[in-house]
Amino acid sequence: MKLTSKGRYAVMALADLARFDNINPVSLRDISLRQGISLDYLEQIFSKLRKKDIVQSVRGTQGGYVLNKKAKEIKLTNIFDAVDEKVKTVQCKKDSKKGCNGKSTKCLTHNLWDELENHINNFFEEKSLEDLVKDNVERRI
Amino acid sequence: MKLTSKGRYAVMALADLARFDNINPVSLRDISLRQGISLDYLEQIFSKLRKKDIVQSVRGTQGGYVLNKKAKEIKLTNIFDAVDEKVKTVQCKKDSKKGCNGKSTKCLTHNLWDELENHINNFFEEKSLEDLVKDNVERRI
DNA sequence: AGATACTTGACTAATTTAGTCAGGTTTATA
DNA sequence: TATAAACCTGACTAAATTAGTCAAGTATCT
Repeated sequence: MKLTSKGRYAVMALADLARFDNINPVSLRDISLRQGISLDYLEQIFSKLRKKDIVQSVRGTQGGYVLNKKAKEIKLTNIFDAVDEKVKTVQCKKDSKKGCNGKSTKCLTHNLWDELENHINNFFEEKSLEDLVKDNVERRI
Repeated sequence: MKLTSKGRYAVMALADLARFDNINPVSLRDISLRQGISLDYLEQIFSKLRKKDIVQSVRGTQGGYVLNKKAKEIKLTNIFDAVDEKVKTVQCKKDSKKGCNGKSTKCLTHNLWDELENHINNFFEEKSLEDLVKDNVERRI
């Protein structure tokens, strides 16, 4: 069970953005350099973040990206959702007649996986970008 | 972020084993049929489980596998550990001089991933095979 | 005008997963 | 003691996913 780079990068980039976001937009180039993420890959990620209204883009020289909401209001769930990072614990197919379909015929462990999924998602729903930035300021890193 | 089949199957198979484990060993063939997991794959999995003393094998006709501990004492952590299902949230390499090494130079989000990893592992450490079987008996599935 | 920066979509190499396959060995029982 | 059931092992592979790269734009500030 592992987190993919896309989700991890999205959070890293946004944490970076939240930290350096004052009045001026932050360019992907800067984030790329600071976080060591390929610029091309960042562009893919930010395109998705923009479509979900998590960030706003500013074009032209001195352009870049700005958070579209307060850091407090951006939860990890929102970020992962935007870049299609999903928590998947079951394979059981709905509407399958035989085997586990999650309804009438549940596999022995179905409830377990559901619980696990909820457990993880709860974590994502509670954590906000603000928590991340705060955490770092406190530690003075 | 998803759970791999190997880990899922290991838990499914052991839950099945715990349920049908009375005096007689349970054959992989039976588990294979009941759980819809390929016999060959099950053999790989049980070989690992045996090496970690989670199950014991009984050879010969009417042979099979038996739990080596009480269901209560077998936690999900033990199972996942046996089949190399690991929770990986970071990529940060120890001893890397530049970038995040988890010590002196921590990436902005390092603590977050550590927390996430702990959060998930806690779940695995708390759940035992017994919980699974109980859960199913109660629901009469 | 020109530089900077965003935007989009197609493509691909590497890795991982989820098995299969083949060829054993061991042991209870008839 | 023959035989079948069951375990045991290691090598191999096809498919899927990931983690990007690459190319060719478009928009806008100065």
